[in-house]
Amino acid sequence: MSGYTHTQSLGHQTGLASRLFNKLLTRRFREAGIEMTAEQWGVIQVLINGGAMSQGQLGEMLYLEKSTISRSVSGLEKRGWVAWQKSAEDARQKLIVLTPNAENVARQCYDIARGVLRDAQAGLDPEALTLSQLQLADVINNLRTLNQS
Amino acid sequence: MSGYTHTQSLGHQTGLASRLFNKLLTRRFREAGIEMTAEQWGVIQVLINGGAMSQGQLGEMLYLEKSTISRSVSGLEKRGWVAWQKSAEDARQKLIVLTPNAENVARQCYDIARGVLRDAQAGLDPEALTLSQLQLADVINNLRTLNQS
DNA sequence: GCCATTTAGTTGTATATACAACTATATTAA
DNA sequence: TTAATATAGTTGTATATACAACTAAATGGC
Repeated sequence: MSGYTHTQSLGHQTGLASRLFNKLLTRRFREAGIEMTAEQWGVIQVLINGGAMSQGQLGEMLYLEKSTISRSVSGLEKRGWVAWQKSAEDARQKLIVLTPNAENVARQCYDIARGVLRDAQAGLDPEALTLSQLQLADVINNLRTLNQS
Repeated sequence: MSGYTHTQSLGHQTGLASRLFNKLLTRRFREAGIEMTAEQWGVIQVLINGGAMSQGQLGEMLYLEKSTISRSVSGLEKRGWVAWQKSAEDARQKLIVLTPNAENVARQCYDIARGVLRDAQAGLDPEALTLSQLQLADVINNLRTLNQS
């Protein structure tokens, strides 16, 4: 029954790191007077970089189920950060657009997020870190394939 | 507004990897006829390695809130994998013990979990991977400290 | 042009998670 | 010894997530 312990497993490590990242980011947003979760920031970031898009596209970018996106977008709309826009070509699609309010606050969020990343990586060798992220990207690729088949 | 994109951010990478790990593991459990989630397996593993312990200790090991542990343990109890045992020294504590049923199924789970890890890491250089996990451990350490202060 | 199939999104249900407020027990201080 | 405080766990509430079943709209075969 030995060979690895749960604390050494990559599955456990990524889960823990993810929770800690999200917790810290959400807290720093709150401290800055921004009531936004780390996950919501993820959605907003995709919209900033990719422009208005449908919920389906959003799901592809974030690799999240359509039902998850549906509820997430509802929450963002309720908070006034996104709005729905009818699609001209396809009446089923809902285009998600950022509100001016979100675009304003995003500048602050961006800085806070960069700060969290900086602090999380403090004291680490940048080269080793880059290599690690490449490894992680490979693992993600493997897992994506495995989850599909 | 550039410098990183969300897909390159370690926060996003760890979150995605974690979800993919859990999804695959849960699916393989299900395919083996074991109705157990990846997170439940995490709890059971801690109990296998550390023996019976209180919910508080369980939370420390997994770095989870006591309320999260409370509900998680309830679910495990409902499925017949753990039982509560009164603590002799402290009437507030609930000692969590694995059932024989859980101990039996754990052997299978262990193999399945190792398989997921193996498949996820397929094609990667073991040395680079080890280095990556050390980096990740450092990041986790940083984040733990930051989340406490 | 109609019917079958596919696609976009929603809703029901379940687990995982955090935070805050609560209860019950233990510990500490006066 | 009692009153104040700390600790262990539960419950309420909210978000995040997945899967399955559903609705509505588009597309394709005939």
